Amino acid sequence: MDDRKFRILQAIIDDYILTAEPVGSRTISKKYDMGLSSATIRNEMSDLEELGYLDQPHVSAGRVPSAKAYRLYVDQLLEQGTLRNLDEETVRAHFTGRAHQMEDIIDQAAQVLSTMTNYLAVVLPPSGRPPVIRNIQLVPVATGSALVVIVTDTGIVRDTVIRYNGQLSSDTLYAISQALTQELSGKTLPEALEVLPEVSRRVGDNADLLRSLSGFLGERKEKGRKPHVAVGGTSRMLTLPEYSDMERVRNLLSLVEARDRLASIVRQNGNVQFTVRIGPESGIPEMENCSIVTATYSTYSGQQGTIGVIGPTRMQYQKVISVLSSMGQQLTELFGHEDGHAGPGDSSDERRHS
Amino acid sequence: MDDRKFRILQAIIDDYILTAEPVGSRTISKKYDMGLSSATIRNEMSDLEELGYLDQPHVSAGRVPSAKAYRLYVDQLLEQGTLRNLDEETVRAHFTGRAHQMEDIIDQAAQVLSTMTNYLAVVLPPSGRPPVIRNIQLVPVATGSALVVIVTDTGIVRDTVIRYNGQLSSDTLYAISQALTQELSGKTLPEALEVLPEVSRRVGDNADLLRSLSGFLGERKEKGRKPHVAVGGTSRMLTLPEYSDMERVRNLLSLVEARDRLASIVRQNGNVQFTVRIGPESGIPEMENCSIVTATYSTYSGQQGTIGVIGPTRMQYQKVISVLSSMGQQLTELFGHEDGHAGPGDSSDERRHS
DNA sequence: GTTAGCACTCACCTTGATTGAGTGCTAACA
DNA sequence: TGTTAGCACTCAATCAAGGTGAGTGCTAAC
Repeated sequence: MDDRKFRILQAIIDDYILTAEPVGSRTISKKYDMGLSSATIRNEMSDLEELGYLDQPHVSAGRVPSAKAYRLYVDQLLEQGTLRNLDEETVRAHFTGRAHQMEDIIDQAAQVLSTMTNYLAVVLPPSGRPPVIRNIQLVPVATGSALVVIVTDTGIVRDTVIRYNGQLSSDTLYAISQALTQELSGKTLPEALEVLPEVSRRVGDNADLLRSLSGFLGERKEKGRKPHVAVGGTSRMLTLPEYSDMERVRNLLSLVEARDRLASIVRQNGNVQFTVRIGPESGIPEMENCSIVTATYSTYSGQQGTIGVIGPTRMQYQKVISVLSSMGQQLTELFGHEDGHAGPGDSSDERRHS
Repeated sequence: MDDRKFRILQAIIDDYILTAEPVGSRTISKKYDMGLSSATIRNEMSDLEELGYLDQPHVSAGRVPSAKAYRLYVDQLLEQGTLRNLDEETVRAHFTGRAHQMEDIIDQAAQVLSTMTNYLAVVLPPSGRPPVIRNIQLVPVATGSALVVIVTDTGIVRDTVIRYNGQLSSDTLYAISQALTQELSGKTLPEALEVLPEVSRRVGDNADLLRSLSGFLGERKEKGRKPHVAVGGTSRMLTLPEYSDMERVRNLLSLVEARDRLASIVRQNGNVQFTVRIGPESGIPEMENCSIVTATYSTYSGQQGTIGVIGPTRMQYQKVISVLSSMGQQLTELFGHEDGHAGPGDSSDERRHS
């Protein structure tokens, strides 16, 4: 594959990304002046098709880039690596990150990603190693019930109201809290659950309360709260010509509705900084003519989150990669501080993600 | 309008709800045996059209019920009132309400509503009078930062990490918490904000911490966290023939994406138990050929939430009304206890809704 | 190796005829 | 007077036929 072929292929991909229509030889010869006649282009295109880079919907239509072609194209894009920070300022302008709740922040991130790329954006909250307990506090809510607040090292707070028989004063609850904190801090939630019976004996006669607590921890362990998955730009996708087909729209929509499935598709497993999965590369049947581009961000506590964009295979890879890169960087910055926020005097919390 | 006309109209509506196709006179005469020939039906239909109950897409098509017709139909349904509890058991079977978080519960409710009706379901969290503070607790998170937990009478918990200079022991924080609780309990958030400077003076030398707290309360007051709106069944809507038109799908989708707008559309203002808005009755341009049926549920603290179903004007009103009614009842039951949950030994909390 | 020219293919559009569901009207009937 | 059979009429939807044009592959000349 010589340089000229590559340039022609690139022109075809560019044009197809723009128009979503099969590209003819004459278009290339005229719009992208290569100093070659359409006949020559035609010969080259024929070769490219033989090499597997182009497909032909039917004999009298133009050519369409194959997944293999996009792969080449993207690899070449990533190699030169100049695009990384192209959209940094625009992202910074749109994404303020000024919100109290983790959920609001990732919602906003998804919003910005989708408006900037015009594709479907998905943002997963940070996750990673199991959080370690730092502090447990029981706050009286009403007679016979208390709020359990567990502060972990990742800044995550888990809380639930538990009920118990009898009446305990605020001070008693505080005393129990202190005892529990002393006994359980440094442990993960499953570990805490294990030693709880023993601790219970030592702490004393509030067996009932501790049973409730144990029940809560147990439930949490097995099915932690499902993490909030932020999605943006679903309606934007419908303006694309590839989604004039109802079947595909339905597919997309049900994927978006099944958040956990969506999350599992988007989530990155390795710890590479980027992933670009083109069409069938993802191995997901419904995603055959979609591409999935993901990047990661990380928090001060070493947890990792994923941001991703899903679009048609003919997506604007440069733009998407550049925007994702900038957004990843900014989220990492934002979560790089202990309280999870940039800006002095800012109050914050990060919670509700397991 | 005599009885026979009404029966014919009813048959037309029933058939149209089923098929979504204009109904002809022969269909009525054959399928719904009225003991009348198609010619007679035709005369009656002509009258019904003149009365404004039927529309004709074009001269050689059947008739389609108008909004006025549905209104009559629904009013008649509601009048007989027998349908209320038809689906109670089915709802109970699908909707367990076994979840810790308010958000999970309303998500599940939306899910059940949409699967049972096959339309778009929306569930709004309870809202109402401003919550009153019951307990404030500061939980140490790390050096120089603490988690503020505010328990209110509605069971709502608001929390955020605040930062302060210096170092405060767990016991000191507890002492401050107790003082704050004593001073501020019984007050609403804005009231608390007002008296905080004075309290601050009395409590002593932790001016910095209290300034942070004040800042937090102030921010909360002006822009409370936007409530979580649960939506289910978006993709289900696409199977309806009325959504083979892309324009409508796009409309629907962007509405679903704009949760706050969706909430304002669904939310009931009066305190009637039911609302059925048919087509243009809603006054919302995009909803011209949709109907919106809503019901309410309430919590032990007197707050009120809304559940709603959005479907085409030709929706299955009986089914929808019956399901909504049962669900409203069950949510009211579920939130009828102080801890917001049915079932003994269940732990729970309700939070994250302003 | 490149290009002009030409025959060929095939999706897409237009046109026109056909079909069939449905109506409105009229005249006959109970 | 209300009901019905019959008939002419309308009009969306379907289908086949023909035309159009974008695009290709091949060949021969440069």
